[in-house]
Amino acid sequence: MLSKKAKYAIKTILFLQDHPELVPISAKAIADREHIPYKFLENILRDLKSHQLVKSIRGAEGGYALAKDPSQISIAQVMRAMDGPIALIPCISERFYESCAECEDEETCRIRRLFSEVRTEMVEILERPITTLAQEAKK
Amino acid sequence: MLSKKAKYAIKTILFLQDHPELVPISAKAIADREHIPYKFLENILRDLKSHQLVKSIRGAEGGYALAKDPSQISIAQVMRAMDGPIALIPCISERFYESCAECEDEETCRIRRLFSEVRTEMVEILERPITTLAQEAKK
DNA sequence: TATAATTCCTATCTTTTTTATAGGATTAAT
DNA sequence: ATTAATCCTATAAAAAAGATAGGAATTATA
Ligand code: FES
Ligand code: FES
Repeated sequence: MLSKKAKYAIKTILFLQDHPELVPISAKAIADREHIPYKFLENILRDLKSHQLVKSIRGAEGGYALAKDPSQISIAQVMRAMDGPIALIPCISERFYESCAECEDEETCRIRRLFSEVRTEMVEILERPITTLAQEAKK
Repeated sequence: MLSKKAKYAIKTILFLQDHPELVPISAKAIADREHIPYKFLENILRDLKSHQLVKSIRGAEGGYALAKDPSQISIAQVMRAMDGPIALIPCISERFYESCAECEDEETCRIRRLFSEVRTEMVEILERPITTLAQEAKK
């Protein structure tokens, strides 16, 4: 299951997408509107920033904005930044690969291919730009 | 990510599938061969049994065997028995539905449909009978 | 230039989940 | 009887998730 952190992060990204104003949005404003614990959100925003998903403006009247065009941002990117791999087992992850401690050999592993297929399908959907979500929701 | 418990459970199920002998297989034998902590495996087997995935024979020379034909068992069933929902968010789970505390309204939720689609694809693959895994592995 | 609003940083705490173990009661084959 | 096993309840240990605390640094603006 998605962590709360990831879900908060997604809501934050979508909130910023909805407010492409000239002025940046403060963490406080996001926390209030999306009901996210303020200090927790600060941590999330720092992670989002370090992953180049949001940018920040410091000081009074400062805040956050998307770091790139929404057409270049996907839910998968946010999930990876917060929770790590999309894949359900580490040995098939593209970006977070680790060998499976429990399995003797990847080549002969009985479940590896199955989970690889699962990952491929998940990524295909989750990599869609967030700009496609509005349409999705209206279907 | 898949929990160790679920992974151990899958290995157990596949091990039992490979040993359709007349005699049941003891937890000790499985633990030794699959390198699963014995007492942890006992718990797992109890869960697998309560979900009708394995059956047991008590007493000396007792042990475990699959509760049904392998063609009727899927990785999805094992995952659900161990870790709960396949879905990444609770509001789209068929068997473990819960409303999302963080979302105001399911109908207007921007990510619900996307994750629903993800779930559908995951389930389609993970529901395949374990008898198809051997072929998978040889591809 | 003082103030207020804000990001930034490090650290800690609390709760929940995961992983694993302990000890013994019960069952059944030999 | 003995032994090898399942079965059951409980607990412990470790890790992860979720949340909070306190304050330093930055910047607009009054
Ligand atoms: S699941 Fe990764 S090698 Fe088997
Ligand atoms: S994700 Fe479940 S209602 Fe929004």
